[in-house]
Amino acid sequence: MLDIQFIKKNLEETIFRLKKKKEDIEPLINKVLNLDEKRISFQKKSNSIQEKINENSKKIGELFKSNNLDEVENFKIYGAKLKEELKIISEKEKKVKQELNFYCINIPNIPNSSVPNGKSEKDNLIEKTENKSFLENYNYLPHWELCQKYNLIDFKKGTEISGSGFPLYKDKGAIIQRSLINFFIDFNTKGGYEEYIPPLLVNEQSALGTGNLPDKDGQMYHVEKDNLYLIPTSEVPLTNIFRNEIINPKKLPIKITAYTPCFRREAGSYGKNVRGLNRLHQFDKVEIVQITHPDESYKQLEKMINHVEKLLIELELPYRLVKLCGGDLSFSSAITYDFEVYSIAQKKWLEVSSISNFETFQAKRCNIKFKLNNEINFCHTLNGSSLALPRILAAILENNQSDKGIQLPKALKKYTGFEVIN
RNA sequence: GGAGAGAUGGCAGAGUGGUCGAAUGCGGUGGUCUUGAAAACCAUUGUACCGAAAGGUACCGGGGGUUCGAAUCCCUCUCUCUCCGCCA
Repeated sequence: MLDIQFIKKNLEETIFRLKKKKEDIEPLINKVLNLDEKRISFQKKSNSIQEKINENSKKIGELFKSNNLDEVENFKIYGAKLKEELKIISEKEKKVKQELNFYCINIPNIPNSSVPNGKSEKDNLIEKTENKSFLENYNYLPHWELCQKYNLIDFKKGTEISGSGFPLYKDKGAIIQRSLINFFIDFNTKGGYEEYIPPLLVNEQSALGTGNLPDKDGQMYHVEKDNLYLIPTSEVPLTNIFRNEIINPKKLPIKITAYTPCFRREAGSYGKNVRGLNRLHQFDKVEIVQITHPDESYKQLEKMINHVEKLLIELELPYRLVKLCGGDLSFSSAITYDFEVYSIAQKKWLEVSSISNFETFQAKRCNIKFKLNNEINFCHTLNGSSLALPRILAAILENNQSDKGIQLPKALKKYTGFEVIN
């Protein structure tokens, strides 16, 4: 959520930068400013009426004490009149506030000034590429074939049990999955992130807080009977841990991590993009989240990027770092960097991590603040995948295959107990 | 799922119709004392909105109602606790 004070003070700048993300933003902003003016004028009116009512009631109390019952009646009549007035005004005020809130929660976050212009992922900036060499004439199999060949994942059974996009991991496939989770979590906790196991279903308030609602309504699984949402990422419960808190600045930055399954409806996806592990309705992810002082957030963002990069290096995967352009940025994000790994059989870069600074956007929606010298300000929130499992697994399988089987990265051996799949 | 009890400031806990944004204790912050610390003592200590400021308004789980006036009475929702039932 953007605050209106800020928009008013920096109107041109706000519109200019928001246009990077959403070109037709101006009518929405104007609507909000307009409603806010109305809100203020109604509030002033209702406040002054309320003041009169309070005074009047006090007088009646005094009159009762001095037993001046005749006069009481007059004041009562006056009070009733005021109350009528107040009722009309405060009803209008309430309506305006509701409308204002509706429009406010639909304004996306302002992109950081360094975010490149652009409409889609084609316009993203490739910041860095770490390639690896592969055999020229080797027939690399895609991971879905490898999964079948080595009995790692049964996609068909998963479809029978639930539907497409719900893989059934088994045998070494299941062990590798569990190993990757532990490897990631251990790496994160060694990096100073405290581990959590959060709820997998969240209420509406939580989804609203991180900005998944109203924007991503329809992408989340919604349990209507209980009005709960299956988390699309652990970012939602993790960030909401601090909802409505005024944090002691000594505790900042707060660094936390969690493994959770993630659930996404992925409505409208089809074709080769959803083949195998590329896009799933249920997948595993380890997430890192930070709550920081506003002055620290960009420094911490750098650290998070380095942290995730080290994981990819340990996994010996070819990767690149991409800075998202305005048009590709998510609703809540001010700046986002993606890590992608190369998958040799598909000849594609696959997104495996998305690291974002939300600045105060989520903090305002969640009401996460800190208090320093009697001044209260909003924190910054950040998060990143470290890492999303399925595409990592796909790349590991595809890139390390040979006639002798699949050679796993050394870093995993301690977790799996084996280093070759054959 | 059934029966009952409850929800007050960071925490604990008073307050049952007016002067209550709310006693008291603990905690926090600042100070006095001390070489330093502890103890003791003194002061201070909620949030949001409007306003240049003075100040005003709202908030005692959420929403609604009664009343000139509600933390206090009524309705309703949510949550918590206790007992019973069911259950990994």
